[in-house]
Amino acid sequence: MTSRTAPDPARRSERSRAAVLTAATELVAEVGYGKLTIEAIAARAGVGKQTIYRWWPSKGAVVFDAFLVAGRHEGGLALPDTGNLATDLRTVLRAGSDELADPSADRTYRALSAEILNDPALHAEYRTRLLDPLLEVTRDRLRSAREAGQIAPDTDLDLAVELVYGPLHYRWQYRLGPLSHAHADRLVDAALCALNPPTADGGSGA
Amino acid sequence: MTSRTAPDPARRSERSRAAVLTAATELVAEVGYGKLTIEAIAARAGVGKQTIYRWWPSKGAVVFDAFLVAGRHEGGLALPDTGNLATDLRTVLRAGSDELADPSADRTYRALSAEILNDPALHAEYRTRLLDPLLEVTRDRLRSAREAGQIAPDTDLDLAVELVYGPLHYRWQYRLGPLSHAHADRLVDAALCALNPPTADGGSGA
DNA sequence: CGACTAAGACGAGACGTACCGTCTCGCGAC
DNA sequence: GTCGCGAGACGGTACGTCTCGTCTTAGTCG
Repeated sequence: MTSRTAPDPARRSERSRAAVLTAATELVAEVGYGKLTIEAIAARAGVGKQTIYRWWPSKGAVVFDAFLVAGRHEGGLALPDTGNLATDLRTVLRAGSDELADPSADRTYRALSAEILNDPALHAEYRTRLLDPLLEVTRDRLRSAREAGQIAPDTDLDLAVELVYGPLHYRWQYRLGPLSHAHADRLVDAALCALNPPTADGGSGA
Repeated sequence: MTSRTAPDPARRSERSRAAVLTAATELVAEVGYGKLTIEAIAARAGVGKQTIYRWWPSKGAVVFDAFLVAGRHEGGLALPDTGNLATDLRTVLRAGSDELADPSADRTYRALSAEILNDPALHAEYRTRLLDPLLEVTRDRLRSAREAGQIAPDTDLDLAVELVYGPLHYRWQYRLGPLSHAHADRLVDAALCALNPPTADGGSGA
């Protein structure tokens, strides 16, 4: 009795699934997440409401799935490794800034962030499918930099990822200022400065 | 025609205002923000629904007002200034960690954060009444530290506050780990390391 | 200075609307 | 034959607006 006569995924209609996610993507762009309703998604997709309730636990879950399908955010997730940590982190934070600076993506991220804040199940899904993989590859990259002596040998990688992503996320969430490449670069410089070994013999040229 | 025959604030009933905020505080603690309804607030407060709709634009605005009244978050906002920046920042981040670690406060913050993410008006009110004052006094403290030579003379104060608060906020929002005093201290150390002048003559003992 | 009057905020709740989540149908595919 | 499907009816809940009659207050006049 996991959840009231669980449906059989093998018999799930791929046609319906795709139609729902497409409709959700279109509608969230047209009316915004707040005014998005399950009934409107079902009507647009030409699907019974029960079909949505059968396969998704919440409106947030539908939109999150649609978000994953729309962009190819899942899967091929990897940080560049040119050997220069500063260069690689700049690449990542610049790309992140660009994505968050796009008004359409910005709205979607805010809606999903809001849901994730209050919905533990959605938070868990976000962690396992997006955030944790991102943090993992970031830690991997920092670990190789640590072994290369580019950052302090006793660096705490969990703390490091907070230092790298936290400030940008903070600036974005509260709209403290524009998200520019120049700003991203300065955040990287600051983070690396905090992670550098105190006796730096080879400084990363500014 | 600012907003359909604007009501006269001079004739506003203080009794009703207080009753609404009290009821909102109690109910958000009892049933949570998500299940909180305007009708329930009105009933608990012994107030007509119209009275709430007359003075507040949204459920989020009511809860935000109640939040401001409940705690004394407004007004006496100041950072300590012992002369030692590290000590003062540790005090602030430790206090922040403690507050966010409290389950009840945590729920309220998450609910308000979610609303602020999607409601521009509420975001503006949060900025002017809470966040901007906090960032302002933080910049003040950093400025005096800069003049005292404790951080680099060319420090960008806007960037600095992002470095100070961003990582903790990130860790909290995505539940990346427990919010302890030890963690707060390490964040302060990292931020100060990033802000220190490259040629430090007097290091702040770790 | 005190009483009258008009304005408007108040408590209460009815009202139509929207959407919720569940359910009940045949229908068709496996 | 089973079960997911489209369609939509259904009761429930909360929305935001509105309409009462009451009560408080500001402004005016005696």
